[in-house]
Amino acid sequence: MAWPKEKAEKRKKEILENFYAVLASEGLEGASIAKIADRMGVNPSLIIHYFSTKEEMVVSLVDYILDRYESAFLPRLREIDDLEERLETAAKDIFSVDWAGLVDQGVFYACYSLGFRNPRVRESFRRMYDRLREVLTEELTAMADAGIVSDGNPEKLAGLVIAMLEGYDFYRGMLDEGEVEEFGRFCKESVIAILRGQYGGR
Amino acid sequence: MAWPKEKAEKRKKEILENFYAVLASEGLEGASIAKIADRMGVNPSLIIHYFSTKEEMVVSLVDYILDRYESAFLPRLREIDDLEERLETAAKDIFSVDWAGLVDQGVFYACYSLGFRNPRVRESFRRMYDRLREVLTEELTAMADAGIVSDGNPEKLAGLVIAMLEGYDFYRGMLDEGEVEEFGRFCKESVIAILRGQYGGR
Amino acid sequence: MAWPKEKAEKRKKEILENFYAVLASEGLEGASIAKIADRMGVNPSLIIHYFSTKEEMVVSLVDYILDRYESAFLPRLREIDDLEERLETAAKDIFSVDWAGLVDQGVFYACYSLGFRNPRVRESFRRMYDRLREVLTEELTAMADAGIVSDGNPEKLAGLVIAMLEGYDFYRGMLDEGEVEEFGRFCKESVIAILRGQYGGR
Amino acid sequence: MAWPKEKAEKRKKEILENFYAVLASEGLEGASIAKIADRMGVNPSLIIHYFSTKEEMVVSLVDYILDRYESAFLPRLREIDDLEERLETAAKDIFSVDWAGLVDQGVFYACYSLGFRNPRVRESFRRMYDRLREVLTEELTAMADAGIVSDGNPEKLAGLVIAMLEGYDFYRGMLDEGEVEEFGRFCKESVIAILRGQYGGR
DNA sequence: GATGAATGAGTATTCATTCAT
DNA sequence: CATGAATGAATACTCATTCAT
Repeated sequence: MAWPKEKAEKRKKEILENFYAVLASEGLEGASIAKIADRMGVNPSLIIHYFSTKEEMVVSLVDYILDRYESAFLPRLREIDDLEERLETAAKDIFSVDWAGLVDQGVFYACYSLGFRNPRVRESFRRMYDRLREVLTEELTAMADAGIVSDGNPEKLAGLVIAMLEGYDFYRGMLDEGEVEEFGRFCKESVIAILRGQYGGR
Repeated sequence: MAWPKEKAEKRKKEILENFYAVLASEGLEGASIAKIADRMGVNPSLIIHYFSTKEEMVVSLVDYILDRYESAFLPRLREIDDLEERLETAAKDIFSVDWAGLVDQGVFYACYSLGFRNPRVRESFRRMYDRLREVLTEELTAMADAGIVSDGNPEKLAGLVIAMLEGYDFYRGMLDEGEVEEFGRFCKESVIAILRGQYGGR
Repeated sequence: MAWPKEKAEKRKKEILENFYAVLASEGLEGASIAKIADRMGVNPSLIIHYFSTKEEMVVSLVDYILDRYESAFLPRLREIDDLEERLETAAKDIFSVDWAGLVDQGVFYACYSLGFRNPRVRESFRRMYDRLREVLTEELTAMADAGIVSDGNPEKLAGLVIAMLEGYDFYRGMLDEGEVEEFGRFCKESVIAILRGQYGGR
Repeated sequence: MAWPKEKAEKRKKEILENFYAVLASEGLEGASIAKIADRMGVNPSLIIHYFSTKEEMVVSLVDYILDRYESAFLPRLREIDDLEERLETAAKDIFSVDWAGLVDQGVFYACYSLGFRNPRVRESFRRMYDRLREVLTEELTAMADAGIVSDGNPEKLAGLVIAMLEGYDFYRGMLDEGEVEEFGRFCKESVIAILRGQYGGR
């Protein structure tokens, strides 16, 4: 007698993956339970058997996505021992093309926009970004102690990094493919310069 | 008998305004022709009479929104003669709370996310951001000539300003109300520092 | 240009008639918009076009049924000039088999039972029975003035007549077909005896 | 190992009680196995395990209700030795407010209306009313022998009593609360007068 | 005795759209 | 210019029921 809950969890995950795929190709306004079920070769009511409501499913999806987003981000900050090198590498990763590719931008912004009408979704986003900022703050504090970055307000700097990163991610979609890479490099350099306080320390 | 086209244009605008309102409160997935018609106290077929298809209406809405977005932005860049002062003021305006309030964030990101599935919408966004960058580039070139900002690549700097601005706008929504103002100030200062090349000029 | 509202009214009536038929054969729990539409050879959404909600349709149906019920009842009280004869004839009609056949009993009791959960339905029933009692009261007052029936409290007597009539209607369904006629006669005689105060006048 | 059947019977009764409750608040059209299961904090399939079909459960419920109805009625006829007093008391009880409260009126009429489409339900009702009439007939025969009531046809009189009682029960719901008590008294007096043959005996 | 997975038909209602007026 | 009738496909969700465990 194995744990019966495991199977349900697996099914739920399977459903969310298919929901994600439908969402990516049809948007929130086109994603329906029927389409997900179709994609899975399963009866629509089965989906409701697991998430009793579409709203419940959406909220779960957001958490699922933000999990992916976050867990794609965090490891990059820790994997290198040398702090100096870590700063360079992490920044380079963050402002590269592929990293954000982990979550479809259409899906991501659809969910973000949903947060303005759905408090539970909003809360999920807030919590995720709070965690991100917290980790960044710790990191920057350690770097400041090591004299690698400016010892201004690390929390404020963390916020700036996030804003820059999201701004890069956003504006990237408006550029020609050829421009993206260089734009990323420029963003990275600017951020590092700010962190280092090289702009005069004012 | 006056020109009938004028009335039609007015009606169209009226419809778009109501569409925008419905969109803000219900999202793309909840916005329907019927709801717009209801809000206007008008028959749904009237709306189809003007925009023969929902897709047409959506595309028009995006243009309507981007127009507002753009025309809220541009004037701030021009209204002051003294270039030095202009830089400060424009930056302050851009990173203030109220300015982006002109377009509901939920609506804005819903439209942006739509762009990833709808080429016409994407094109509208791209054109708008191209115009923005162009104007910023001109501006920065003039300022560089006047020695106010760094004479690096003004186009690249323009891109960075846009990214920073959108990143600020995005992340703003994740902060506590009390934090926003100071965060905006910090973003502004950072951008100006970068523009001025105060981080070493490299 | 004829009145356009007439057509809608006609359609509504047509829908109610079909609803009634479905209700009679399937009960409240089996009556669905789809079945009505099917019966009419029409699209389900058309029904919602006229009654925007099922609840609305149910309420309308109750009124439609009570109208029939009432208008089958009232004429019988007035059509004869001679009061003495009128009493006899009306009583005979009321306690006969065919009269109540105008409204299917299954439907009638389903609606009545609905009244215990739906205030609007309850109100319709109450108003109908209030009108019935009012008319009966007038009638009995006139007869009392003519010395045909007891001059006790005519309103109370009217209530009793209604209760007797409904009790007959109810219990009729539990009898063998052969018994019904005689049972009706007995009810009629009893009621008349009571009205006449022949039971000792106390 | 005790008798397993006992537990099953208990569960069945528990289910019927919950079904009854759901029925009272949602009507036949709103009562579902899922809702009953929900109310019991139990899996829906458990209910089907006991009553293998919904129809079976409905039929059982009707019997359960009619049992309550009948067993609330019968004792009142027997508990007093003195026949004269028994008549008065029983009649008073029957036409009082509280007695019928044992079975929710909404539920009762819903079931009764169901009888017009479901032969098994109809049969249950008929059998119950046949038993009622039989008992009443016995009673009235005894009373007639004792000279307390008219010695006309006691079976016919029994039918009339039932009709009056159901009519009272039915019409009661259409009266203002304040009127009910007096209306009950009036019904009672009228019935007794008829039974006594005080209206001339004809 | 009881649960949970799964189904497939059915629910009311909404949708965008067409057409006649 | 505007309405109202009508459609047909789609919506999320509920239903009774079966089966395996």
